[in-house]
Amino acid sequence: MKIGELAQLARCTVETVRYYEKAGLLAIPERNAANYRHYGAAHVERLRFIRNCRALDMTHEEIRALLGLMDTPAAQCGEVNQLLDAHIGHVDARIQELTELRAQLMDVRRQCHSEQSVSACGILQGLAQMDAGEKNGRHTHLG
Amino acid sequence: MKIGELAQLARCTVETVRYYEKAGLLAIPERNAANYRHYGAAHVERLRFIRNCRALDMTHEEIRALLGLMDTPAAQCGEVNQLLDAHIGHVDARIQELTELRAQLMDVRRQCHSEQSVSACGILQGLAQMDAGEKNGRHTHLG
DNA sequence: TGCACACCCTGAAGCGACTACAGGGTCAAG
DNA sequence: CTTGACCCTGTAGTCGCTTCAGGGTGTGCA
Repeated sequence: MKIGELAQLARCTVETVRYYEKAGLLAIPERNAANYRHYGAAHVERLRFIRNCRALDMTHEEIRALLGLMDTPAAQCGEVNQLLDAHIGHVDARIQELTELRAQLMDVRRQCHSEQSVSACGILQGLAQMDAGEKNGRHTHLG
Repeated sequence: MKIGELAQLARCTVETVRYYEKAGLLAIPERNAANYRHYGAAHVERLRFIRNCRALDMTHEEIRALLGLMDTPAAQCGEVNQLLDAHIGHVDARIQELTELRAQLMDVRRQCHSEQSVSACGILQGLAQMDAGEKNGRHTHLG
């Protein structure tokens, strides 16, 4: 099949497919006489795998590692488990971070009691004066 | 004060300070004879405001809007409230998204019961076969 | 047969929010 | 004078796409 059909089957764009090929996530396919890419079932499966991992907010590095393990079927699956557990940890950390962030936002939001002038509004003052605390770098790649 | 001191007071890097100046978030400061930037208390307060907003995952656009309102103190604070509420909505949406994503990850994780070969491991099969569902675009700028 | 449209191709640039690099200048202390 | 810390500008890179520019291919219809 051609790239448009592959992209449709995996619910992404042809640009993304070409990008993954360039990024080394997807194998370089055969070409026809017109230089059009030609894909088979293996590509569909691999692309779906990649898209699913992306939907789960895994980085290309994480996906690359999983693909590597997938290509050594006789290996033990301990590493697969580790990778997944690590990623779940990242997600947990980001949820925690956002939850705390939300609490701070609600604090600030509560400083405005009624429609008034900006100069009297507690929100901007709150944003100017709050202590965001030490943000010791990101604990997860997730935004 | 010089840029290093300002950056320290606002807990960011000098590169970030220069970046904000170039991005128009921070006013262009005076310079001394050596072309070093010279900052005062107003810059400290503004940079702290910006950093706090960033800590709350607001975009530069959102921050720009708030700064605009801050610079019109006689205006009504309704817009400030709207901006904050909208942003809280973004955070909520992202928390929701990550929570769902986490549930999917746990589903997949549960498909591995014991150390075995990769080919028998349910995780990779789960990742290949799962239905991530339609991801109809991002509902929030937060990652 | 020619045209229009859908799809294909490559390479480069852009997005947002920084961050790092390259190469050079200034200042203060020893 | 030397050294190290800090300052400067401009450029490029990070991540994961997405868009743009410019050109080729295939098919259906008038």
